[in-house]
Amino acid sequence: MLDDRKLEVLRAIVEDFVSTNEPVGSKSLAERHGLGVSPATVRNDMAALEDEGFITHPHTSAGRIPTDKGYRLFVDRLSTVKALSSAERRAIQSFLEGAVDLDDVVHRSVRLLSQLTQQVAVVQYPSLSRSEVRHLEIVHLATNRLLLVLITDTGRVEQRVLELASAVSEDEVSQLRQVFGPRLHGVRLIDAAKALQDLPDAAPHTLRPVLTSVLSVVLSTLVEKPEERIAIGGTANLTRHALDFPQTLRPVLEALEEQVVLLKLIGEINDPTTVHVKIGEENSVEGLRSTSVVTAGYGPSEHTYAGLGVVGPTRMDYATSISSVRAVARYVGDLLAGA
Amino acid sequence: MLDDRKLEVLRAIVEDFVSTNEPVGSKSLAERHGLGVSPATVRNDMAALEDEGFITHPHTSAGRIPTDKGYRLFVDRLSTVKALSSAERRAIQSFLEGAVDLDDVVHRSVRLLSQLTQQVAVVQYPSLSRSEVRHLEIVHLATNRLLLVLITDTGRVEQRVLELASAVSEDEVSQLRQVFGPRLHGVRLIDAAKALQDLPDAAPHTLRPVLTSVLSVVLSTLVEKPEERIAIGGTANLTRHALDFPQTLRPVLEALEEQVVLLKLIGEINDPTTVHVKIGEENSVEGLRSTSVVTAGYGPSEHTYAGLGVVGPTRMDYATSISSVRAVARYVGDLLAGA
DNA sequence: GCTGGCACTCGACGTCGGGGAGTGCCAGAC
DNA sequence: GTCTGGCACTCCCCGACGTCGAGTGCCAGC
Repeated sequence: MLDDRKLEVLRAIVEDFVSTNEPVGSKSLAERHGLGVSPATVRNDMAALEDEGFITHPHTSAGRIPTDKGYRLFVDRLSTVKALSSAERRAIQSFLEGAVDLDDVVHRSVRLLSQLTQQVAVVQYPSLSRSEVRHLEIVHLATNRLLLVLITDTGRVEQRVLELASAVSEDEVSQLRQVFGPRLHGVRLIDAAKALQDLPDAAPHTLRPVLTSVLSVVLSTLVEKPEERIAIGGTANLTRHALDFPQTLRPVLEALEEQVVLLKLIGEINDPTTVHVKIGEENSVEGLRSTSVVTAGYGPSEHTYAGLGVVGPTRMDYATSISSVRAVARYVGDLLAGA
Repeated sequence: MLDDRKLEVLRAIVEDFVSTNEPVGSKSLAERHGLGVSPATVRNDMAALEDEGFITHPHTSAGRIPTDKGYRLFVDRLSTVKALSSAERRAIQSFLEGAVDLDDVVHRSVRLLSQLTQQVAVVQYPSLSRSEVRHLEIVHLATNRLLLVLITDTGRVEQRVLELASAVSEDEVSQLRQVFGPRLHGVRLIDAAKALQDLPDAAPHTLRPVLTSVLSVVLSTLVEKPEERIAIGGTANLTRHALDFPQTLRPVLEALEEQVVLLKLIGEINDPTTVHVKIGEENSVEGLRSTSVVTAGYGPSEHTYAGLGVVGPTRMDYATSISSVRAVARYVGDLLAGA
């Protein structure tokens, strides 16, 4: 049904259309790519490809453009993954290594990704629940006021102020530290509830009230409802492809401003070790039906920290996007794991 | 030269143009606003206003539109500041009060501002250097590795990992805490260098090496080169006014992605107690020459924490923008001061 | 100083027709 | 059976053209 030449024709159509943004006709296609057959033959192949739903044409006498299904086939079987040049690798590495803290790492990654791909870049902060506790600091702000500062191995810092019903002494606070510290150190937040469950019983009676307060804050705001954060950049790149979007890029920008939507987007990764591509209508997010999303998880393959990716028109350079996302994910993961 | 009626005509032109986005002609203007004079008279006034450079027309037989200079006059002398309804006030307050931490406050403010004004909102995090130290925590990560966590009164948390040349004991770390703690507590970061200058001499000899390392990190990365942060939102609103921008909104989006540019924008506030308006060409930032920027400082009037504002087309509803920026600045300032 | 009248300007919009890129199909060649 | 050249057809693009109308500038008169 789809012999090699037809696939080759599809690839040529995708490549030409991606680079020129114009429907591609049989003649120019036969000329530019050394297919060795006449335009008429190409036309026959095109008709077959159209029957199968891989390409379409805007109107009767226009050239062909790929459909979402066509891009899907291209990505799955036809696209050659472009290896990054060693110069690019070095650039990525040195650019990321200059970061001073987690915020900096994330922002640099966003910038890097958007520049490499010329698309909108999205980077999720390391997920709290999947991070390990490096330190829980309890600061005695005032007699009945504590500040909890949680620091994870990936560099995230979360803090909560806690008002107590009764006063607490400096001595009790340091007891608290000693009770929490050893139990939490190196524990992933997702497992924290288990690690802490016998705490109230094990602690001295006098400490009970304040301990349960602290415990409930830790569990409720840090473990159960961890605040997932996300950074985005390169939205100006959308204007570069303005003509690719139906009428305006409003719905796209709106979707990108919704943290929830972005998290959903990035959260839909099932196999964290590979790069995922969602094309056009495959996207579950309404406003992004005219875009493609390339995502990957970063961090150790057993338990990735979070995800990152790029968003652009379906007519994007998939090879570059995929390899850039993969490379940045790898470097960021290594960087944070080593920190 | 510019009598009352001419000013009234200018106001009418600005208001009509802002709401309809169409050049306004003498006839419709004379009708809609009860000026009590004929279109011909209005035309004469218009000609005068044009001579003075307050309005212009795109081509010979089109209506008039305000120039930057016209908007300036409008903002300075003709615009009536619209007081917010008490419902709006309550909405602002309750929306901001739900915030759990500083990040949340800032993000909610951005969202609020962009929704109130239908423009792009920009909110700077409380400036580090102008904040007071609430707590400096020194965490003993490993024998030769310390984590410094600085917490300010406005809720900002900064952290730095510090590799030491030699090992340091848990005991020495707690000595360090006792040396730094009292000297920094309540001190503004901008004054920190002075507060710490005699530290090396006052401390015990054994502590010297590690103390100077910690000191240099505190001074260099936290005091001298504080990382200013900024949040932005509502960029989708730009598409709402897409036709207001010369060709594309690319330069605008690009400018808004540059942290440095935004900081410059917000940093140009000289009198922190009032709302500032920069109109079109008045903007020092290249890409924002087609926009107006409304900014204000927030926090106590003696030493504001930072700035916030909105960016939109010069054809914006200045009354709403100004009152919204003012209101949000006030509430955010109060909220952080009370925290 | 205001007003009505009037000629003029010029963009917006719709129509029309030629040019051209591209298609589908068919008959013939390999 | 597959490829190819030829041919009629389709339909968008684009520039030319004409009409329409909102708006202007100017002037004479009140």
